[in-house]
Amino acid sequence: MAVGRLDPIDRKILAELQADGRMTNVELARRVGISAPPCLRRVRTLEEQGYIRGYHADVDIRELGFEVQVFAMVGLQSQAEADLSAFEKRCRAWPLVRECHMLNGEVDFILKCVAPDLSTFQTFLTEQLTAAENVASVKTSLVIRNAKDEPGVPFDVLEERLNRTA
Amino acid sequence: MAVGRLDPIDRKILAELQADGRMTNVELARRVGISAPPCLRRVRTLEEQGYIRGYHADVDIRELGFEVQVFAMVGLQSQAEADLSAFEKRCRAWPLVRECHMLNGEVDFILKCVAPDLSTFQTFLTEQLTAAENVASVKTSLVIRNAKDEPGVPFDVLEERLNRTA
DNA sequence: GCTGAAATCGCCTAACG
DNA sequence: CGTTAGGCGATTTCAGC
Repeated sequence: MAVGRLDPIDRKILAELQADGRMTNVELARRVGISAPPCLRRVRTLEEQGYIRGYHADVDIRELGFEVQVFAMVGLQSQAEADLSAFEKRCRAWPLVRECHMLNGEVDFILKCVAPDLSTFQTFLTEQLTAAENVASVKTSLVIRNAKDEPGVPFDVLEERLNRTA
Repeated sequence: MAVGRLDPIDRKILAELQADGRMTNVELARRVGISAPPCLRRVRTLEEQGYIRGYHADVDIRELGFEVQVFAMVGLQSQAEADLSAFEKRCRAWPLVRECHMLNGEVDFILKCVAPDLSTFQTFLTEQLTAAENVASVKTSLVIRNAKDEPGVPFDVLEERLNRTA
């Protein structure tokens, strides 16, 4: 697997930047135990090779007025690849849809949506999502509260696994 | 709503840092149209007031060897608050569970899980999740592919909304 | 209150060993 | 990978609106 190309210092860099993406390079270098220049070179390489896709501020969506979060399970009439792709393309264009994952099993897609209020979401649901071409069924569930919301991967699981293999 | 306390420059700062959390303060100041010192003060205030909860590198979880993503729908036997909280606490302790959201409707929680491979996930599912106290039912769906995975909020929707209200 | 200008300090990031 | 070193950014101080 691709993680095999990374040495322990690379993995530590990824773990540190996942936890604090705005850390200075000097502080990052100190934490991973090397000097700043090679640390910066490693970060650039990790970015270029796609291990790091970007850096994002984690904003409080409720504080910003998006009170409503909804998971929508979507079933399509046709599962031909062209039709699946067409639906995915629509999802990418809808700003209220933040995530769109294709699933196995009875439902074809799960969507995570946000909206300022219920009526905004209902309008989107009835006029856009349910009305979209090829959409057969939509079941929605409101999020009552978020108990956990961690981005990325559990690096401790990764290290544990690598130790066992080695 | 709390977003009302923010002026257009604050909202621009949030939008820019959501898009690129590692941007230098000088570049950020240039983009929002003010000089660096007040820009930095605004960022610090946004952090202190909780509008910004942190900064995270967006790592490629498949490249890091987590080939399996699963959504798990969990139903509990008891929905008393103490029992809901106990389950949430368990989820926070499981590293393979990255998100845990309480829902309305027939299912009580939706969990987003990651794992290096199917057998690791199956072991977690049978020995940990399904076996946990108060868990009545678990339905899982494998993620085939990710069509969209954007963090945070759509700031264009927010601005549009504020323009209508104003 | 806010901003912006100047100055200091520290970091970034080449080039080289 | 480390060290050196020059330039740039971060951050404080202070003055002005």
